[in-house]
Amino acid sequence: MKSTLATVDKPRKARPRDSAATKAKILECAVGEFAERGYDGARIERIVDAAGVNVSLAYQYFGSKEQMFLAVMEHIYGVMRTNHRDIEVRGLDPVAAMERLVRNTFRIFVKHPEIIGLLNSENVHRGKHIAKSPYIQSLYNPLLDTIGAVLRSGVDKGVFRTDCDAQDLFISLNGMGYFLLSNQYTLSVILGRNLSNAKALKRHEEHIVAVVLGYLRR
Amino acid sequence: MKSTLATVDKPRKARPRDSAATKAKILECAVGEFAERGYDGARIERIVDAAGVNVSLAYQYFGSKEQMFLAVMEHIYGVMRTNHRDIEVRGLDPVAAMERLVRNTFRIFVKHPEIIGLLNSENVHRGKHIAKSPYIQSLYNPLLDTIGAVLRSGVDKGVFRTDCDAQDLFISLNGMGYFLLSNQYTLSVILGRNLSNAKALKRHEEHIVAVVLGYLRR
Amino acid sequence: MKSTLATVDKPRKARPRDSAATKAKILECAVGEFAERGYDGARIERIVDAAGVNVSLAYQYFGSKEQMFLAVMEHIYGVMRTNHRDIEVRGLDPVAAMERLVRNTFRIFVKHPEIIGLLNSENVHRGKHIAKSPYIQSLYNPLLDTIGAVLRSGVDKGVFRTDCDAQDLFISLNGMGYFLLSNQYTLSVILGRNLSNAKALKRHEEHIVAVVLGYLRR
Amino acid sequence: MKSTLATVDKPRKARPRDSAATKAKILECAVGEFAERGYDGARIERIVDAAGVNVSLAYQYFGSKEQMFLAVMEHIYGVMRTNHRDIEVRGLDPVAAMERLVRNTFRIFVKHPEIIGLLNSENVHRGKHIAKSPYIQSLYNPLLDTIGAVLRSGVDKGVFRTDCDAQDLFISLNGMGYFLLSNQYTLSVILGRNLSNAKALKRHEEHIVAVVLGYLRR
DNA sequence: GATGAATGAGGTTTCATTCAT
DNA sequence: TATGAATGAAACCTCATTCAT
Repeated sequence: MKSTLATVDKPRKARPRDSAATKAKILECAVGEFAERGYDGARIERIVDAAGVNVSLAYQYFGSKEQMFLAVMEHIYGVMRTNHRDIEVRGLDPVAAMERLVRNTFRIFVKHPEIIGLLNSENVHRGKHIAKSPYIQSLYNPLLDTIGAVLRSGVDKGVFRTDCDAQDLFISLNGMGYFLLSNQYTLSVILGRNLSNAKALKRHEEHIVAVVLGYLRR
Repeated sequence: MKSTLATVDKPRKARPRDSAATKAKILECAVGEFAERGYDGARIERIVDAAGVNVSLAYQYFGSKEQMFLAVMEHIYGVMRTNHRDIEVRGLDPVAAMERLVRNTFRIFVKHPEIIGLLNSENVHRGKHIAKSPYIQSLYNPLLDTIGAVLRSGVDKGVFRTDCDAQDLFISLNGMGYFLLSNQYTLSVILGRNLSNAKALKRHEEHIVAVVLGYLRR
Repeated sequence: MKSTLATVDKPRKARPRDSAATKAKILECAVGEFAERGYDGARIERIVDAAGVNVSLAYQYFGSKEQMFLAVMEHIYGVMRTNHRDIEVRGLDPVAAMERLVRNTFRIFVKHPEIIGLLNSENVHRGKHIAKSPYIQSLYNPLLDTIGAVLRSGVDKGVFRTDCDAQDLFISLNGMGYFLLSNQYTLSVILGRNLSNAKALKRHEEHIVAVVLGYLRR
Repeated sequence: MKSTLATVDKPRKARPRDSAATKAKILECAVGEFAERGYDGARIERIVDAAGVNVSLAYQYFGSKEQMFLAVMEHIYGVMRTNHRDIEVRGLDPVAAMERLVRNTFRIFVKHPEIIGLLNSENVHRGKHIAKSPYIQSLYNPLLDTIGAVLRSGVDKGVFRTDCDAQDLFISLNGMGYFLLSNQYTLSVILGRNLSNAKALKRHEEHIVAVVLGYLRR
């Protein structure tokens, strides 16, 4: 596992005393651990080992496992928000805009698989952790706006059906993509094939696009 | 302290010594606990307390927490299978058949919310528990057949588009319903409204139906 | 410390599965540890090691360190109460009664040195633990009654001064005895002599008797 | 993140770099913390936070928690010594002298409640800390001299009993006062009334005076 | 079939202390 | 003189599991 190229003894404690960087490193490892194992399955020790720091330091920075998880959730909500905001559909006709929107929404899950694990875990806990985060509570999801704008534009131009609500579509859209990734292990058993390879992901993306555009067309 | 006079075994509790019933009771409580808290969050003690039996008895019957969870998963897969098999669409035209299929698929999740929690937990664990169950591995999901049959029938009658794959639709269909329920807590925060009341569920069911039928129509 | 007479290997786990006895044994060891080191200095591990049981068992029985301490306090308050109730002065003339009362009060501290350590610790914590014990709150101290009765009797017979309050005397009486024992280590340094040997204790007992009787005489 | 423009050291805090004052401030806060919580309950972090300095600085000055506690004990012994020396009874007749002595002894505890907490804690630890202080070991308590002098004077003038030893009286005298204050929390529960208000303290002072003078009178 | 007693491994957290600047 | 970053040992507590009846 360790680099096999090292020819000299690099001192292990090379990490500079940069608290911001150290904290970021811990957070990064925490994201991975919590996403992979869920809140209850996550182990502080694994996080700090991965980050190459002492347990106590993590507690100094985050206070408790729960607060660390909260920091992780806030981080990932920030990531989602940023990614959702960066979905750029200006200048595209409604159909092309919706297609891009659908693809990008799905790709965010593919690119940030941590999101799946973290949201999963948080929902198992009935949202009790994010309920403690005013920050998360206050976040407004830019994707909702984008969906709404594209829908209106399509309706205005007479290419989309008129009875589609943005929030409903938001749920369906995300649901179709999320489900494949979040349930890939149980789905694999049912469908008898691997769903996490690039080909399967590509196929599903095309499918979601077809469903959404097929549904919206007049 | 102990009575030295007892010459006959007075039954202390009303529960009859019916091993099958006792085991079923434990399983039932285990389903609830594992579904509510996930594998790691579940506590054997809570299960046996709820079942009104001794810890050791649970171990006698199930061997270990992991095996108990497996029993729970096998049980819930059975429930799903039965419910999926009971979706009756014979005698309906393709559109009506698909509508019923979509509604029933969603309603199974609503009626058996344990399914959500259990699948969620199992996917957090990357399917490692069900991987140990030949029984689950061997189950063929009747819903896939139903979807395939309805799709073919609709294509044959010229009312459905011809490029829709049954497995893809299976995923989308389930995904749209599952997501609302599995992620209701995080969604509530994003959308700013409660999603678990009857009205919201009804609304979502209509939406899914519209999406699927809108997508499939020629 | 261990019996030096044992010639055969007695199995260590000879303790019978008698939960009451085990719990009592743990409590006994807890009394010693908390008395010797105070609440903060006490270590659960030392207690269970001394009791020859597993840590978990102690937690099963007592729930937490704090609740264990509470059990210890309730126990020692019971001991005090019993001992105070057993001070028998009926049939004695007031002076003899007061003398016995004074001696016995002091001797309880000598006989149960745990009392000192435990009360000390609890007072360092500003009584926060016993504040949680309705049992302790409800205890009425029989010594107060005895002091009151003897005082009244002495006043009635014209041998005691009339301006002495029972509660005040209760405090002084206990204070003179308690202080020697509770502060023996700091006192030893100041006075340059050991205060915990039998001779010093005897001397102090005589002194307290002299003070009280000297004060009360008309 | 760090300013790269800073060319001069702007003093961030108003605290002057006065090592003696800083050390004194830390000591003062340590006195409070150790007195309030005892050695084991005291937290270095609370001390330095209260003093407004960095942990490391405290370690630079005091070396360790134990040495800091020792410094605190030496400080408080100094306070006691000074206060005891300042009890001025010259020019008073024996009874008046003894009364003043009794009152002042008690008032020192009232005025410096830290003494109680610190002595308490040290006695819980069986004097192990002060045993390491040659300074404390070497202190001679001036109160003992004063008591002895007043006693002799009273005996000489025929107003005091002749069988009272100065050390014994020292213990009783201190004990009656100390006990009320050190055990106020457990006493409050037993007696069912608050003992730390001014009225209760005044009452107890009068009582102690009465006891001592009543005992000593011929 | 059923129970209560007991355990061991491991989890989170705390805290005195040292390192590096 | 003073600070912030980092550590290690040990504390409390939990929980799946086994023992003995």
